Amino acid sequence: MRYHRTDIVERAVGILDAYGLADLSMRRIASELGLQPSALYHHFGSKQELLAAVADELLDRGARPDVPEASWDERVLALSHELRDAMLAYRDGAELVATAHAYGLGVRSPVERLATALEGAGFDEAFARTAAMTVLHFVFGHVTGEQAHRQANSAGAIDADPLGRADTGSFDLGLSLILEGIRHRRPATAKREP
Amino acid sequence: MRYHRTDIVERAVGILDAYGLADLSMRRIASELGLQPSALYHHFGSKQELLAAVADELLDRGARPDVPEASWDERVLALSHELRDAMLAYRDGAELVATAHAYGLGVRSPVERLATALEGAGFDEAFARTAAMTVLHFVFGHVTGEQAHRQANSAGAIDADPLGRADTGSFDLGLSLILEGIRHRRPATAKREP
DNA sequence: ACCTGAACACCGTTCAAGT
DNA sequence: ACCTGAACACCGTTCAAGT
Repeated sequence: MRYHRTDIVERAVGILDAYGLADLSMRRIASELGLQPSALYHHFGSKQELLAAVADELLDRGARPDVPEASWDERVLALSHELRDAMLAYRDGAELVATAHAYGLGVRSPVERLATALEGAGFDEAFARTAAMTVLHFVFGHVTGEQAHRQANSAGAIDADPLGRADTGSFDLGLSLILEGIRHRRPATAKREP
Repeated sequence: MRYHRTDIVERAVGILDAYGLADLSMRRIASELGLQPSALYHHFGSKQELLAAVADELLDRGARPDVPEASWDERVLALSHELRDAMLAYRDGAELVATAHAYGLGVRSPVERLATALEGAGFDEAFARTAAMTVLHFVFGHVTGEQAHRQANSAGAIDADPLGRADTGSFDLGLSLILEGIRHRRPATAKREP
């Protein structure tokens, strides 16, 4: 059988969700496709490159349309939740996406969409990028912890997060702190009409 | 020769700084100590446990005294910079510490110290923890990116971060956004005297 | 208490060769 | 263009046995 990149990515997503990131090996993907491991290197230069494609696929699957008519803070909130939901939808999704992003491969669109929303509100480009990265670091860090915690619980622990360390409430609260900080610097053009 | 945990951690720190996290294997540590890999399992239950001890060691080495007489925001700022400097002081330090923290092993003190500083300002415990985690997610995410970028540059790339994506300036700027958001919710007891 | 020796069950990646 | 077969140079972890 002959495969394309998309077939391989699809199979990888299946393994990820069923067995987790630790079991997502080149050899495993190859064997599930009935290929030799070396065959994958015809489609991807390295495992990192393949994982980046998988990360992008997860984000694409969870993508929701932009709402350009909404206010900048509503858009940033919506983008953050879209990202969170997309990562939570697959086992180890947050860790995979965060790692791919840290290695500078794939996952370009979230930063750009966040920065665009902020620039649309009149923030200058440099500030918009820093603010977008600040939001993104929070989202990745929070959701990674949240997912680790969920999986630890569903794997038989008693603890149901009694401290509320990493649920939706603390996600929205942490995010609101950053949004408030950004709001505090909003330029004249972004102020609501009086 | 007979070794203790501290000897093993010390050797691991040396390998980390000289060869990076990817080469910090149990077999490498053992061979540099003249031991069989299995000997390490007498001192640590798993590689994760050993890495957590290494992460704690890096943070201990970069520790600076608390300044209880300073204002809460000065203390949070100082703790964030202490953490950043401690991680930047060793190759792949940020990735190691962030990973250990994500796996819930070791690295307990930064969260607690941040939360304590906020509670001292009159914030309630739940808010203090969420705010501390928000700061921590930012610090881990930013410094991980910063260090990846630095190492990519020192490894022969031309790019000297022309976009200022992850330097001290954007660290302070991102952090100030979060601090402003926290400030916005400060309780009565934390307000400056009029 | 601390370590050896040997094994188990894996990895990512390269490369000549095949169709 | 896409893949096989075989190899290279590794992994983390377990466990009986030694001192």
